Amino acid sequence: MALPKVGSIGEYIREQRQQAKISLRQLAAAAGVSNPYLSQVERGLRKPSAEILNQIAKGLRISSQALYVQAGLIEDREPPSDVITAIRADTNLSERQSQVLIDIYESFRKEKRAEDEQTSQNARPRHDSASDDEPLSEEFLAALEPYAATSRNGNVTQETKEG
Amino acid sequence: MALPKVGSIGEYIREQRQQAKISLRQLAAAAGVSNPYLSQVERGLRKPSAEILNQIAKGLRISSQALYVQAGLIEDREPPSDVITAIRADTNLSERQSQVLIDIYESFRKEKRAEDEQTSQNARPRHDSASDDEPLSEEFLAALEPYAATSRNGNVTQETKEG
DNA sequence: TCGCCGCGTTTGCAATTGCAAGCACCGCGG
DNA sequence: CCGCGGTGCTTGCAATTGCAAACGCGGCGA
Repeated sequence: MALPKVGSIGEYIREQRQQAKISLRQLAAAAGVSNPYLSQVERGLRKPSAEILNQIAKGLRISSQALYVQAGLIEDREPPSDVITAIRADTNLSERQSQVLIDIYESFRKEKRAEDEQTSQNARPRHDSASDDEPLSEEFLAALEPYAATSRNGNVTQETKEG
Repeated sequence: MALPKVGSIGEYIREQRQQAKISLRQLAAAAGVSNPYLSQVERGLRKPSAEILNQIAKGLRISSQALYVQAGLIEDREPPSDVITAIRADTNLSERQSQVLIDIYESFRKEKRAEDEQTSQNARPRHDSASDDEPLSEEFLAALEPYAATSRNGNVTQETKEG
């Protein structure tokens, strides 16, 4: 409870790295850190400094904030309704669009919470994303794909299940 | 190259501390770090780690992010949209959920933009790529409804505009 | 005049970061 | 067969963090 997130951050990094399909050395080079150190960080043997964390975030092309939060370094009250506030404040969205977006957001939060509770009960060592409880149907996500592929760097490599 | 910021962060901390009218030792105690170390940090002689920075931020009652930005640990490159920022920063969402939500948001913005252009009879030349032209179809939105309508008649409705 | 307390700072020192070098393993081509 | 390049991991070691102890300075009460 006392924020043993130090290990968590490593797992998170490794997760993101593998999801990006790059090797440990590649990420190390991209982040400007040494390979062995990154290895130790990913396994929770070392607690990377803020600079290193920032470099890694850049190398992973993910938000630095996300990484800091994972590391428990930004855990200051993060209002979940921040997203809702931002959506409501966005004049680039119509009323209906805002409502839909908020609904989706809240739906996602419910799903995530359910997943977390389940994982906390059933400690699954590694097997993930195989058939994880898909609260959103496949067709829903499939329908999203063509629209979703707008702002990807090109490293989409989403597991295209051909089965 | 990354050094000048180190001094900057120290000055910033000292500034904030003096503005809060608390002594170095008080802040050190509140932040849970030693007084001499804080002294060195404020004068740029030491480069505090992320943890210490976070502690100091707490002790100062200021945003951790502001401090990280000052330290050059979070690039100022503010994402194009506050909504996207909020989504990315929300740890209550999985990576995939965040990405999906962002994609939907961007699609909505495209849609809205298209509508706006239509209302304005000013025929400005633009690409006629039909595929990209239609951001989200009506059927897509319809498919969204059942998932989105989780808390439709909740208490989310806000009409209290503060001006 | 003392003594005491607060301020910020300086000084060694244990603990840690982060790295260069090297290890073990594996797939592939000579 | 052995080498070559790829993966991640282990091992010392310099550099750094962060702290406890102590210092100089100034104000205040006895």
